[in-house]
Amino acid sequence: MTAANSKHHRKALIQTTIRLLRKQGYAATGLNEILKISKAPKGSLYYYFPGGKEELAAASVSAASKTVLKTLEKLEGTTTTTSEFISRYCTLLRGWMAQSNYTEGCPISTTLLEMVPKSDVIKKAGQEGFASWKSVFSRILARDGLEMRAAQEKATLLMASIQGALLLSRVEQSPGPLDAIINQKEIL
Amino acid sequence: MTAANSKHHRKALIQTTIRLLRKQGYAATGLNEILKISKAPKGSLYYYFPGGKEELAAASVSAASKTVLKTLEKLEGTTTTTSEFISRYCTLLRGWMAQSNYTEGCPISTTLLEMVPKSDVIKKAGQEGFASWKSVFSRILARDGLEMRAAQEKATLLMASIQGALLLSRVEQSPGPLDAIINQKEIL
DNA sequence: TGAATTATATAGACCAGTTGTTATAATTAG
DNA sequence: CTAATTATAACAACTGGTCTATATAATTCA
Repeated sequence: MTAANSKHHRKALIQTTIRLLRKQGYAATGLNEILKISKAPKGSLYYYFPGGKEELAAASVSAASKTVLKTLEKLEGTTTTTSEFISRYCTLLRGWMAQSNYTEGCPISTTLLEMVPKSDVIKKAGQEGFASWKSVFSRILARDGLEMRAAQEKATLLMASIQGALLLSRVEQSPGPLDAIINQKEIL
Repeated sequence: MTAANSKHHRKALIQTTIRLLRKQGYAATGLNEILKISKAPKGSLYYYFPGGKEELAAASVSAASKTVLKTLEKLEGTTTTTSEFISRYCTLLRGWMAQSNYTEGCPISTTLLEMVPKSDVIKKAGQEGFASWKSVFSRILARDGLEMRAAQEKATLLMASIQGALLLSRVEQSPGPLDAIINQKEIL
């Protein structure tokens, strides 16, 4: 076959789904669209994901979460203070947003807002993703001197600010909200 | 007809759409579902909203935004400090979230994430809504002593934090993220 | 080794149900 | 009488999912 290694179509399906979910959410993303872009047949989709669209979406949310986690961990390893960490991360996001005409924000938030009340598997994937990100924020804050409990609450606040900034940035089509975080260091 | 005053169906359509968009977003909300709950005929929908689903959604986003704006303005009139304003607003949101099993967050954010890249009318409605809310935050911060420029940037940060907290709260199914805002007054 | 057997994976036709929209007829109210 | 509004029916396009047939790779056995 043209596909060299096994699970080739599986990988293509997930990558495509990640992209489409980020851009347009769950309900607006059709199976046929995913298949066409992935160049995968419908049989493969239901072979790898017997649970259909829902299972594919859950797997894509997990995969996208892991990518974000890796970015955060890399940043964790190359920064010392929380302030520096936040600044650099927001600057990164700012660049991505501008580059994509403010369409590529958080890869999972749209899907989660839609599907958390409807799908347990997707909800679980999202909760695990968010929790894993929050761990990184907490660690950095703890490294910076905060005690565990305080670090966790501050981590929640920082994550909320960033998620909200990405949302506002998408709607306003401007980097302003991310700049607001970068400029106001008193939130740390 | 049973409908007493004119535009009765129009109002019902908007109220229903507001509810459904908040719970499940744009793409997952079908016209048939809206019509059934509204007890309105299909003819009326296209009579009042010739632009179809998109126009109805835009009108609903506007209407929902105005409701939020009224809540904020009422709160503005009965609080003195920014800290009090934020605390009381987040407590209000916290209660609504818990009451609805963490499904009723921001009434427009899901729809906006989905549709901002696709629909100019919905995007416009959302931008105007967010801007009107931000004005209230800015006014309160200015009243508290901040100069205009600083007040606007802080208003953006506060709005982002609240939006993000509502998102996290929905996904985590817990009031934690809203509590994090209430507890950490150093963001002001 | 080479043939037989079994998993793994690909391929796409097909289905019933639903989508948003349009057209047209009937009804109501001023 | 004439607008305004309601009420249906029908529309093509598309939805996610099921199904069967086939090809390829891996494993087993002589």
